[in-house]
Amino acid sequence: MIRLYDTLSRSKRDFEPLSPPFVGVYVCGPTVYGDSHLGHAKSYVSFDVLVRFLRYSGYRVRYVQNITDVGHLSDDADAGDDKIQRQARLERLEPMEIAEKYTRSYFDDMDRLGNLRPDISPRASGHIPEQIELVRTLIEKGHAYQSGGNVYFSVRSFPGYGRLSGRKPDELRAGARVEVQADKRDPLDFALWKEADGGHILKWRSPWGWGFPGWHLECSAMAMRYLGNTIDIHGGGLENAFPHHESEIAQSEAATGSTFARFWLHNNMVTIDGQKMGKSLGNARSLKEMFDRCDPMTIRLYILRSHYRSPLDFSDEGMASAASALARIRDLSSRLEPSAGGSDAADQPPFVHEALSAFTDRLADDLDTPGGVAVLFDYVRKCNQALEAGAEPGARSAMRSGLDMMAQNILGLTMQGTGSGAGGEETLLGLLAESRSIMRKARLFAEADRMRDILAEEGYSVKDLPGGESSIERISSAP
RNA sequence: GGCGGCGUAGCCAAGUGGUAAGGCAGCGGAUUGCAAAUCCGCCAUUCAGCGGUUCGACUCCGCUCGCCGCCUCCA
Repeated sequence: MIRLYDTLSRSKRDFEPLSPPFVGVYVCGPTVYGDSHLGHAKSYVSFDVLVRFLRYSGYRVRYVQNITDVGHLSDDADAGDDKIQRQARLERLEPMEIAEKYTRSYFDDMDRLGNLRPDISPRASGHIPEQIELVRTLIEKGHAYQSGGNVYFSVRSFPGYGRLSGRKPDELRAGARVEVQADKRDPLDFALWKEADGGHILKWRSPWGWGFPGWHLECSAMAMRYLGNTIDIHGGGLENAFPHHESEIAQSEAATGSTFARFWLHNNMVTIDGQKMGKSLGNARSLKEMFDRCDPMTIRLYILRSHYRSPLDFSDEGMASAASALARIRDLSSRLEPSAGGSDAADQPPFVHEALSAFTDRLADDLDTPGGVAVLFDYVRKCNQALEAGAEPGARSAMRSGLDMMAQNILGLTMQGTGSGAGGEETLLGLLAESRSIMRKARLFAEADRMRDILAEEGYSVKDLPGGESSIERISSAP
């Protein structure tokens, strides 16, 4: 039984889908106006492991993650520039070029982190009719009102508002900003549809004139379009619990009368050297920047070593530690490599099954990846022990599949390094390894060690294997 | 001010009523031409502090101190 912490009920609950074996997962995706950063990595790696684990557990998951390409305003929730449009002005491109450019950039980064692509990546701009329809329904049911070219959701008409984030409308009102859109009946009300003023390029025709959808609206419309009125799991970053998710619940449930999401999962935030990471603080590190200096899988393991609901602090020391840990897993993987023989259940050492079972127990407890990683390292030690003791091919093969299941299939850690990108590099490394081997056999140790030192400086690790052969691997991409 | 979270060894991090997982770093040993990798051993009488409940608490309750997030856009 999988247990997940649900923000709405503030407790871990047994997970049971509405219609087994199908599971609908909706995760708030990026607003595509810039390169992805570490915060995106933490969030989407976590939810990727959730989806992988659900599938491993036998569920048929439909994973929907939106791409916000319109409607996300830069200042107040209901005022200011559209983020895409602002970036378009800066880069002197069409807004849709910006959206396309950063959507591709996002997918590229997530691919390198080993995240599976969502099954559906719906664009807000591609679902305007659904959003308009939702607004009409809300107006009909008396939960929304038109004010000039704008349409607002009437927060007071939905009694449950504030439950998710633990806020009370009356207290919110006291702390509300001074400058409130003048045409709102209540300062708490949020925009469903905004009138497009003069400079607005991204706009559509609607019953209320030319305009564009409010930010919260897209998620409700697209989630319900692809997953039905009630979705099993809704995920997102903690900072979106209020007001984004709160508003999603209000507008969806007011429209359908059904529970919108049965489980709300929130991912905690990223800090850098103990400081909040934020675009406004200027310390947001883009993933592309980091990938220049480290293997994306190091970042993935770093993220997985802490729990998704805990804040995660990034530091150089932590990165070094994660890199060493990753190397330990990969070293085992390459030791296991030659044993691609057929596996026989009888040959399977008992610890393989034990580890797998302990591993899935940890993951089933609210996605305890740090616990799972601990089990994995226990397993790595046991495999190495067995290897030292001279494991039979059948046992090696069983160990290999255990490692693949935990590290690759569920945690999504790929075993091959990023190194061998350049075309002829592998051939050259093979040649060098052979040279070192010949030198050592001729007892030309000084020459052989000089080669090893130089290669080490260039970021390669040299290992001498039993039998006199050597192997050379790239450790870091740019020393 | 309101809401929420966290404080476990040098660093990272599980455990959440029965007597402290795992990783990194470090130290000693085996192995090696020397290394690397690997294996073995060592590395928190103690879980921010103080009270309370209990046969027993890191785990439950209360208080104190410290750190962080959200409450305006951000994953």
